[in-house]
Amino acid sequence: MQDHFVHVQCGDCPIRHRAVCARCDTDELAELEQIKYYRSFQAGQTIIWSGDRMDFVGSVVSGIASLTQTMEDGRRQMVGLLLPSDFVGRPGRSTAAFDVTATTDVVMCCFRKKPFETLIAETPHVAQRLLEMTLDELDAAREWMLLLGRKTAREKIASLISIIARREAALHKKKASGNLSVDLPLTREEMADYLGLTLETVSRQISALKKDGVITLEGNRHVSIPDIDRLLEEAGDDTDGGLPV
Amino acid sequence: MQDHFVHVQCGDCPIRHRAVCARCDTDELAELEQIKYYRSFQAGQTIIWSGDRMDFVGSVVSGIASLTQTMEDGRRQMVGLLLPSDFVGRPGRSTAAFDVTATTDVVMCCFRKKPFETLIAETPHVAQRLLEMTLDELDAAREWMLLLGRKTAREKIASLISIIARREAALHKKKASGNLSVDLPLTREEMADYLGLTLETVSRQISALKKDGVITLEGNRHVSIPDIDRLLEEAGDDTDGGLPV
DNA sequence: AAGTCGCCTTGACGCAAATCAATTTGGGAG
DNA sequence: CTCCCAAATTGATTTGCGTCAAGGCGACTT
Repeated sequence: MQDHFVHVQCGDCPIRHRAVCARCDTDELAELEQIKYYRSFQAGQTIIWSGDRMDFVGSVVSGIASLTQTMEDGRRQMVGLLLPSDFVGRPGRSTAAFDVTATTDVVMCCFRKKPFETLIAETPHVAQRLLEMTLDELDAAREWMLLLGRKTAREKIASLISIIARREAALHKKKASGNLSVDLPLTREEMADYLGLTLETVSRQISALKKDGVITLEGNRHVSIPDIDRLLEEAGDDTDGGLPV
Repeated sequence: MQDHFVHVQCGDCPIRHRAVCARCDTDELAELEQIKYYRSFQAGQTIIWSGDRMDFVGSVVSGIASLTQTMEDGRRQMVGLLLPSDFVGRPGRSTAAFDVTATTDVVMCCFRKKPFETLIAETPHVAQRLLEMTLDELDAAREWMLLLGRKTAREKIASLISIIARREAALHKKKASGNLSVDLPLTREEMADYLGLTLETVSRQISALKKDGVITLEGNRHVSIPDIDRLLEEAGDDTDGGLPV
């Protein structure tokens, strides 16, 4: 029997899911057919508002979504960047704790929450896999905390570029090649929200890294990295652990 | 049969565990007797070094431990504060990603990792409960990210005090009384590492909050809060969600 | 072609927090 | 009690990043 929960290719899903997939011929999962559905969102659209009732969980199929938190006076901090295969939602909690916004056009594969929860309760592997993913996210969040709390603006930018490069590489299963290049999926403002900076500082530091030859730009969204080790050094990373999220 | 995994009082544990407990008369858990043990650590002692092989998981029984990350040049960021009942370790990963240090004297209740992992694989409830705890921690980490990225020094201090007050209240199951007071379990330097500040700034902001009547100090580790709402306002918290960690 | 709009860059200036540098406090040992 | 020393406070100064402001660069529309 086919492994039915981890990295499964669904019939009509463009990517291999890390989450539960309904297309597998397992009895207990068959009924999921009825509780699985797709939703599309346009760039800029809000997928979930913080505080909203959430009756589904799901994973990103394509596009990029972001988790953000906003203070009353408008200060905003991104607290999660959701790439394809990332999981959204919380079994066991009924309201969303953060805003989820589509950064690019997004397709999500959703499962109604209640049946998903019973599935978790009955299928140890699913809960286990979900636990593993959540622990990975927690590790990533903690790396991110070091970035926010202690790194300089320049280090933050270098870190962000290497994080995106690393995740993109992981997604396409290719190892770091000689001269790798990355498309930044975020505006300067979104990068600023990610890094706890202002957009002006982001722009300045990117210019500085360009001037110093750490990166080169084609357009203002595409970055080439001539020397990845140089970039990592600028990022102040000792841990080169290729963590997801 | 007694509920055997969540909030159980162990025979010889001083507190009610949120994690798995070996003292319950359940067949599948009986063997855990042999794989559960206690370890004590003195204040300041390192429990686990980042990168070390970790062959156990466990939960804090008494005392306070902290999870920290350090850059080569010595900049340090706390990324987790472990109070009694908090879980340490990662089923599914063999090396520790962060330093764990005993902030006060600490007693930990440990389980050898391998048998614990098989337990998780075989007992859905355990994985489920662990997932729930990890998701709570992730939510807390994300609140923390907002703090690190966007709050001012004064807001950070006010947030820290209210977080500690909230957690202490949760631990003792008492609701916020009129004039609540908190023992800060951290030195100024540890607070600074928690908040992404320097110890001087921490000291200055505590003095400022005292001068403005938001808090009063008895000694320099004990804080009284005359008006909790005032403090929360200073903290810039809209979400008053009583999250753990 | 000209106009508009979103996004980005660059400059000038100010301020919050870091850094550097003394003291002061207070708890524990003798 | 007095000494000692880590922890905390407070002051003076510097600086990195935020803020405010002006202008540039494509990509669309008309």
